[in-house]
Amino acid sequence: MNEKDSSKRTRRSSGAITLRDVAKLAGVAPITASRAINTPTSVSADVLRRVLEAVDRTGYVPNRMAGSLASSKSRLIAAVVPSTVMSVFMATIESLNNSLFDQGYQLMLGQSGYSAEREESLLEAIIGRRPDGIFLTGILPPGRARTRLLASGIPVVETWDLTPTPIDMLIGFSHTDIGRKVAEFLMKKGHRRMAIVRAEDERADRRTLAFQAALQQQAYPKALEVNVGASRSLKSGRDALGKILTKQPKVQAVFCSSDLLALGVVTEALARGMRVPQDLAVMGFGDVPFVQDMVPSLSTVRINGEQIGELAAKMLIARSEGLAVDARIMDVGFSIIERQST
Amino acid sequence: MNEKDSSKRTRRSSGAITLRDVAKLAGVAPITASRAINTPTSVSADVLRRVLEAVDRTGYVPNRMAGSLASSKSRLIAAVVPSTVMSVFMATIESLNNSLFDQGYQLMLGQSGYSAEREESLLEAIIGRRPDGIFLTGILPPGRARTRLLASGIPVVETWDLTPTPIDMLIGFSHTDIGRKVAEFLMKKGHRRMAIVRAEDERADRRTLAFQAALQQQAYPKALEVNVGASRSLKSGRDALGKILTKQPKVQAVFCSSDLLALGVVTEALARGMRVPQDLAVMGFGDVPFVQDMVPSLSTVRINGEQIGELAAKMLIARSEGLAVDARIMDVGFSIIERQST
DNA sequence: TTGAAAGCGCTAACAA
DNA sequence: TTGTTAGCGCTTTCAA
Repeated sequence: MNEKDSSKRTRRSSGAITLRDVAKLAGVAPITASRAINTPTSVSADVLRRVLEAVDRTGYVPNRMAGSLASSKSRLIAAVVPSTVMSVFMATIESLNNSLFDQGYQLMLGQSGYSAEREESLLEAIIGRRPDGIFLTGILPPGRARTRLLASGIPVVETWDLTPTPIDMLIGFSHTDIGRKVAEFLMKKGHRRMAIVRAEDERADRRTLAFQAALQQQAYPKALEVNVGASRSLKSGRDALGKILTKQPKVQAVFCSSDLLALGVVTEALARGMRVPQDLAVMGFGDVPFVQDMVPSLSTVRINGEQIGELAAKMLIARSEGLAVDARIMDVGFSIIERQST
Repeated sequence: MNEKDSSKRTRRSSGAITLRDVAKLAGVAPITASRAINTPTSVSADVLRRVLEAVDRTGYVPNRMAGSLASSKSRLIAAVVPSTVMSVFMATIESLNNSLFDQGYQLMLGQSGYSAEREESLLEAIIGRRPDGIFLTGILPPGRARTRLLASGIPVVETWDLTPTPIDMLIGFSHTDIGRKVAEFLMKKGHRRMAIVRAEDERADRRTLAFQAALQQQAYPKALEVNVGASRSLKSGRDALGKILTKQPKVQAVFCSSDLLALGVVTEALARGMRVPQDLAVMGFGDVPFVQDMVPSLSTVRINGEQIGELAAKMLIARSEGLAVDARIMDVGFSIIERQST
């Protein structure tokens, strides 16, 4: 009756080898073949051998979508980054991906492009895939996407920032602390007239605010701010220093919101015959691997992105498997790396 | 009978809102709700309104896994890159991802880590997800993975290289041509004693071979080769120049297999008091965005990675939707960008 | 334009 | 240890 004689009936099979085919070849029921493949210890040695042989002969690759649908477990983790090119987040994504892969999970990557609107539709698309976990760079502001995410019940980890009210889990550090510590560091170094070169970014806002507050507290002059908008390029850093020097030729130190911008500031300073750090101290953010080997090597704020990725993988997987997670909020801190540029 | 009274029967629903719920709320059959959502023109205005309202009230997000299983269309494209951090491929991935997203497709990202073994298991995992297309950086050598891929019938595009025998589609350029052209370029610039700094990579092999062959053809001395292995860092470039200068203090030009290595060579040269390009000409590969704004700006080989990503998206989507693809093999070429470092 | 039935390929639940 | 049955949530097929 329910036979697969396919003589006349319209079949809509995709044509690929299925578990059924493997089971038939091995002379067992589909569920037995499934067990042989997924929990080899739960079947007899003989069955195991026959099934594996059938798998081998047919080149069977299990359809994970079907499996996921049946088990409500996708073994898929989605990650959202603003950008992937020359982005400080990629070290985190790489370590996240590595950790996930080792545990049999796959990564789905979405780019929000620093746009809230796009992030929303991206998150809808992501939720539709029913991933077992979602990794977010930054903190998702209240809005439709956040509500949807909350409603979806999918484990979420927000990263690279701190807030008392995360959606779910959180691994980050304090941008306010960074702004203050960098200001204190530069003041201790003897600089008075400072400037800030920053991209348009809410986290950079907070670093800047804290930086200014720390200066004000010590009655230092306010730092000159240059906002380069969305263009986080080396060129923007060069141009920014140009602007700064026009308004404040005696500037002594510049804090940049990314290493690339800092590299631009250093480049422009050297090109104008200034000495770094004697005439101008420059501080970056991110500690992109190569800045430590440049001349002058760049002082910067180091974030342990790899650690964030690893922890995120661990927490998301644990949560998706129903295990308890030690701490929902983790502060991984940061370090100020002093090199030649200051 | 088949009612959803769930009084006693064990349900294994994931608990999320389903199409059924929406349909019930809108007073239509599930299939009608499906049509309202996916092909709005195929239902009456009244039904459309009721369904959309129900979607809105429930916060329904369609389960794409179920949809994919039923329709054999996943709207998922998988991409494999060796690495994501400071990688020249990311511009391609970013443009691929953007193009895909605009067409309603999602990107799954895998890292092969320059390891053939890992690439194999990665590809198995990818095939299991039944993506509508697969994007590979580089050409997949014959082996299990290639066989599996071929058998899967999934549209595949190999990139960043050329071969007469791609698995399926191909978008790339000739590494042999690059090696030769760069050699010719440097010879024309009047350099005789050359060196090559390169990572362990089959494509770099071919560029190197062609480079040497071009020198030999003009009876130039063989270029000194330094292989930095897997470490593609700026530091490796610095160290490499150190080695070169020990063996050949009079070297005049260095061709590097990546911009980062080239940056290292430039850095080391300047640190040693050499002038670039007067004492040493340096050529990179990749044209990472920021090298054009450094001092000295870096001469390099430019690949239009964005174009590769865009074309790949177009070709994969076309193929997965059963459309014809204009050309299976596309050579996007390259350009030699002359800047200050030569 | 709408719906009933069947099934995509797999696994959970229960039974033998 | 193995199998039967009934879904997972959606879309295709066919019929009204």
